[in-house]
Amino acid sequence: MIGVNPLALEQQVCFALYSASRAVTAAYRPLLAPLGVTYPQYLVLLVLWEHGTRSVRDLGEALHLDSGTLSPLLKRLEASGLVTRARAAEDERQVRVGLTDAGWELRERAVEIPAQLHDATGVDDETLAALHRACHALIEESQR
Amino acid sequence: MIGVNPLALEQQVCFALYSASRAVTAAYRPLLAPLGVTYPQYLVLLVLWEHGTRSVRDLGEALHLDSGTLSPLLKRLEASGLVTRARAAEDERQVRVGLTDAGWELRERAVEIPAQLHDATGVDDETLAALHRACHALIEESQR
DNA sequence: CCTCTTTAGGTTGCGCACAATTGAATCGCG
DNA sequence: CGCGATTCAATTGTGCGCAACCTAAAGAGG
Repeated sequence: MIGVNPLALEQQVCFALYSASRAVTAAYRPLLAPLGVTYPQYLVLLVLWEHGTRSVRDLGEALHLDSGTLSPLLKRLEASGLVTRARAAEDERQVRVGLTDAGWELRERAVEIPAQLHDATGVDDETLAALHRACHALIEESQR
Repeated sequence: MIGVNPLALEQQVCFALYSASRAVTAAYRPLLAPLGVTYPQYLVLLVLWEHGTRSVRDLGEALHLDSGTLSPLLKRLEASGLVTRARAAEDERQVRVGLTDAGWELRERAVEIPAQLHDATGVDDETLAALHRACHALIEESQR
């Protein structure tokens, strides 16, 4: 096709991805607000609920985040009374992040969230599966 | 399936979307750094290159961003010498954002970026098209 | 044992996102 | 025309992301 603008906003996949990601985070916001956590904080809790106590490094690998992001975020989660932070005795470089009782209890309330969001977005499963696959393909490629 | 964890991180589409979006922004960073702009600033330039002078409101609608994000961003673009900002004479509530000569000239260098990124990510066109469609479906739904 | 290197986490600084508020300009309706 | 409602942009405050830098602890090699 002659005359196609390679810089046209709406045909940029990057922009669709950026907008969709923000839209989904925005959809989570009202569901997470009653729990008193933000979306990135919720992601940290997902890791801890699934795997138990983890080092800051482990969290960073799971979420693709560095200590510059995680350190202050974890301090806020600690201030909220949801997690504990303590230097590991075996290796004092590491900080072990674990859930408090309140952190574990919050899981009960969070269990409903994925289904609520699924209903709220109203996108069919086939499209979501395609989205999931495509995102993973991009993430895989970016890690090389 | 019995025993599936609804909160398992890796099966959350939201997390895949969040990670992929950050990965793509990271892929843009080294390409945009020589132009002296960030990824959100690049998006603003895409709108201006495509449609010419626009109000802050127009930019916000195109990019799904509000003035709290755009005002300081546009000031930085102005400080970089890429755009001008001026109150509209017809309606002094509006601020018209336009490109400077340097802003227009930057487009010449930006034209190559989409192709460079496409090559760098190495994801096939079919997957990208599916991603684009799925993201738009999500964005559509979120606007209701 | 002693240095050199690596690893882990924290801090600082900057630039988004976004909610909430403000102030000015314009509009709409009586 | 007058005036309350609406629109537009800016500002403030909070919380990410991320680069750059720093410190302390652990490992590796002689």
